[in-house]
Amino acid sequence: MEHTKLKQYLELFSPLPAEDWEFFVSRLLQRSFSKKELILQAGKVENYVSFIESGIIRYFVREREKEITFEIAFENSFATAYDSFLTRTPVWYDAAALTDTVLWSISYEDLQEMYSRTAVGNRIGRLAAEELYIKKNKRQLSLLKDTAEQRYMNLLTDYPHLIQFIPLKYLASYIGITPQALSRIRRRIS
Amino acid sequence: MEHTKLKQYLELFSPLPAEDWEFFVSRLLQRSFSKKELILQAGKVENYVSFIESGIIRYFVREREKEITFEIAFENSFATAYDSFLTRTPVWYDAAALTDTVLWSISYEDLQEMYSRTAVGNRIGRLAAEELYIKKNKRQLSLLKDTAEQRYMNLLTDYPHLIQFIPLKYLASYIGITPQALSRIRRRIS
DNA sequence: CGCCGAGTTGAACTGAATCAAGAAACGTGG
DNA sequence: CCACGTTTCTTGATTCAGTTCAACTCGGCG
Repeated sequence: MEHTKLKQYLELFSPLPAEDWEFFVSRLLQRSFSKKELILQAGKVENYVSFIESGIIRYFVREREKEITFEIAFENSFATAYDSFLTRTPVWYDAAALTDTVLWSISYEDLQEMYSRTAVGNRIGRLAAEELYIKKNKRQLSLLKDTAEQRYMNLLTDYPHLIQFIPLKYLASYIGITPQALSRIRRRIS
Repeated sequence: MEHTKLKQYLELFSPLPAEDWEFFVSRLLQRSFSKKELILQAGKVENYVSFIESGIIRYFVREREKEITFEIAFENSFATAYDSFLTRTPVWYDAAALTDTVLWSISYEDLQEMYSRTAVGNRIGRLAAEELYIKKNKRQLSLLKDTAEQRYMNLLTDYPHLIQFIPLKYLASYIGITPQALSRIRRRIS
């Protein structure tokens, strides 16, 4: 089937009973987005938790004429506006595909049903929460204790090939500096 | 009973079936810490999700001679080293009571049992995750888009009375600056 | 009473922002 | 497939917020 990557990813954490997995798969929705396409718009409510089969997603706020990219999700990981998804309230930021992107998504309603019906549902929810939380935690600490240059180096080592596809200006705002500053950092370290 | 605050807090989100609540309460552990006491040490595994009945907790890393306070949890909210709790791996930071503190804690094992036995268990876990994640998300964005002065103002409006009990040096590292810089900001805005 | 940690203030320095202008890369239509 | 316009990246000059180092004040506590 086409869910190989997702299954492999989940099985890193624990075995999946065939029955639960079948049920889970039956609720999965494949969603494709082309480069630059909006995946979620400010004002809407996030209705999915998604696994990124391929592609890269950027989350950003529009702030006085500027965009701040506060999160970048890469393939082989979960992606969702989790705060909105959980609280069922509108997001105040946008999400867009940085490259052509394919997602496996499960809707809020279906996930609720998964929770009540199967053990694997709870597992998925928990794993998504865990991954997203841990990622945020690390990043927040990095913002507090690392310099911009260190943060850039972290990106280089964490996602060596992937960041090639990401325009410098997005990386810059992701690590909390201006494109000019990142350009200078690049020159300095090469 | 003594769980009034916790019950009220949880009921903000949804009603609690009496039976589930009884079971939940039976697994609750009250833990008290005096000012400055360590609640969790680097190298240990977090074994609890806790509700802060009263008090303030500070999470901090020791980084080349310095302490960076990266999280502050106030009363009437959840507190846990959630990344460690979830992954069962040691923390690389410390947690300490900023004031005398009383917690209602549930252990990892008991929470797992709650998950399998009651609906309210899943709810607790989910709510804790939600609250913690949303808090991190907000804060991360604030670190990216606000100035140090704005971040301090946010603290003032969010926790007007509580931050009085927190020494300036901890607040400073929480908003990502030195105590000297915060001291100057204070003078400027008063 | 004297000490010690916490907060304040000053002066010099530094990393990054801002403003500005030119170069390179990109994609869209002819 | 090239030409043009737009966006992205680079580089320079100036400014500014915050750091660092250092000295001094204040308040509580042994």
